[in-house]
Amino acid sequence: MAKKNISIKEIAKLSGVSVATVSRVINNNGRFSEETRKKVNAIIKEYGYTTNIAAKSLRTSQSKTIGLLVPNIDNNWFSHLVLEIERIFFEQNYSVFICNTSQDEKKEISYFKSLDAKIVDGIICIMGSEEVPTKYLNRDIPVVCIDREPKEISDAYYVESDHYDGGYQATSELINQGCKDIVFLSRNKPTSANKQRFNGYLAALKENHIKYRDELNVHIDVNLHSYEGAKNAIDKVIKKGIKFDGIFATNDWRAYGALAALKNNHIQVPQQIKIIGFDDIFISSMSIPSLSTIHQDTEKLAYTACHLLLQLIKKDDSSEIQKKYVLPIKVVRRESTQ
Amino acid sequence: MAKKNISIKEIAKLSGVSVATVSRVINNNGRFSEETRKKVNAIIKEYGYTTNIAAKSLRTSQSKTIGLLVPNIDNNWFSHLVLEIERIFFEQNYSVFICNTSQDEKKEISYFKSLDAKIVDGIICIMGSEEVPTKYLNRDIPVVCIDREPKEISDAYYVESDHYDGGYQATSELINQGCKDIVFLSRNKPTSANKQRFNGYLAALKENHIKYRDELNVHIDVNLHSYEGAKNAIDKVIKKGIKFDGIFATNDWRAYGALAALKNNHIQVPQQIKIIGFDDIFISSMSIPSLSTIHQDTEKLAYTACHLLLQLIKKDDSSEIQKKYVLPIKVVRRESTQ
DNA sequence: GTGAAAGCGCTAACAT
DNA sequence: ATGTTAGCGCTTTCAC
Repeated sequence: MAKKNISIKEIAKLSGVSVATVSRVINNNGRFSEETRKKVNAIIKEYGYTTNIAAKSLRTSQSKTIGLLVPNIDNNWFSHLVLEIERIFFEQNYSVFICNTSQDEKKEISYFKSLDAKIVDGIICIMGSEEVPTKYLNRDIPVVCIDREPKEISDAYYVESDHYDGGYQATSELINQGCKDIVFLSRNKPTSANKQRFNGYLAALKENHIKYRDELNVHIDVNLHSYEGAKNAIDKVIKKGIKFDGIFATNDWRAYGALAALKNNHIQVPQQIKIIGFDDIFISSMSIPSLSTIHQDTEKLAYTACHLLLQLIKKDDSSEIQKKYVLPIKVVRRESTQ
Repeated sequence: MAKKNISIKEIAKLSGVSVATVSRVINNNGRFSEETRKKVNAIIKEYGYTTNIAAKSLRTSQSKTIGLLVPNIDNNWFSHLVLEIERIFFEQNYSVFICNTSQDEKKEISYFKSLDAKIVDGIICIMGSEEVPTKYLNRDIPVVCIDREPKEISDAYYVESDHYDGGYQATSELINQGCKDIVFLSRNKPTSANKQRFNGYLAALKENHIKYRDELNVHIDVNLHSYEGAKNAIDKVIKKGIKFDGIFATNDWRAYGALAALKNNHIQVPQQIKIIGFDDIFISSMSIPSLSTIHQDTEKLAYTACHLLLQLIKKDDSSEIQKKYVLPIKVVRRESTQ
């Protein structure tokens, strides 16, 4: 029963060549005859040999593995991104350590150390704390951030959607549809992305000579799920009697939470109040009413981040490498703002 | 700039002891003085030493890493399970390779090989093909399946919810609320879990002397998202003029898709048609109407699987180990079946 | 085109 | 309580 993985040494013995030659054949490094290749490959196949990656990593200081830090995989937007990233690296023969940080800085640091110890070739991190804990890295490996601008620009590269423009476009859409009193609905601990969306919101108001009102800046308890938190928050606003005719929610789940609160209070969308979300999750096109939103190009975000990291890993400076990539967003107009 | 990870050897030199002693201190293996401990730890801290896991794995044939195969992380039920599993192993100082198989048998095999080569200490797999490809494993490591009964019982241990009872209870709930013509809504490529749910459905019908009708067994195209597929499928059933008064959907998203189709056709839930889902995803308690469903105890599922695997890894046979664990489900009655 | 041998960083058996 | 040393499986330099 006890299986034993066969080693290069044994392959060498069985095929009557040296370990060096076997290694060359496996890695296709040249300097072996066609005959040897056939012989060695036959034995490898026969015994189902697979190379011991621990040994290889130890020797080469490379693991063909990358680390991926994500705040919460139990969130459709993140999981979709993770899926894409995993797919891209799988194609390139890389494995991915997916690390769920739960927005916990301690866990983030712990993972950075652990990934470093595991000899990952690079790290991608999505959101989380502003400070990228690169100081816990003992090796010189590249780090690419998605959707978070690192405090120390020297620490990492990053790619993000144009959140400022997203906020601006979303607000403009509501204004163009006749809204004047627009709620900005976000969580109480703003991420850098949310700050930029807020700035976009302000810019759109200003451009249309609408005065900003603090009571319309509605915060959601960060400990609740977006949907539930938004539902509670908007319900409270209604009960307070604050007048508004539009809602810009900083993600689609928050928009749905708001929708639920309005429904419960017998307020009609979009007739009385218009809503726009952010992210364009799958359900947004199919719900009743369908939800207007800002579409982030997840695939492109993932693609850009992955290939940037791969370039950095391979120290490929043939093409120019930027420190920062900002990807365009687009407005998706649906029933909720018509 | 080029960082260099410090090794045990250098720690030894710096603290004036041998590498063996340093290793003992690090792993707390005894046979060193308090004085040495302090000295060594001081140096370790000063230089931010972390142990090279590749080397350690090579030496010990253990990696403190486990592999997790999941069909599709972009699905709330799976991502929730993954989150739990990751959390539990993190607490135990294990890392988790999360591998997204996309229901692709080739990818599954590829991951099995790769995990084996990476010296993972064990594997958890969720659903996927019936055949667990243990033959691609060159080392003797434990495999625990969640929600999938492996064909070869010898291949792996498994834990699952009581899907038969789930199907039975869901159908019974609809019957008790007065339904007679109950649609069974599932995807066209049934998983072993869905087969069992279907058997439960049949049993409940039989017990209540309701004849099974094939036209009420509605299949969803597996390539579509549950929500969209269900919406299309139920819309088609309505257009065909098939009479029904209840729907048992094999997951909550399918229930919501059905709900949307009914809404579009101006059919009221639960007044005209009652619906029950499966999984109890977060939105089900908050939607309008809230959704009756079968609750699977995800936390317990994760806990059971993880601790089973950990037991197997540690070859801990102090407590009895079963090959199979079946966890109870429970009915959650909400508005959609009232 | 092939082989011998060193060494990556670590643990553990054995010696003291 | 501490040190010496072999060796895990692999790559790579150097010699032929």
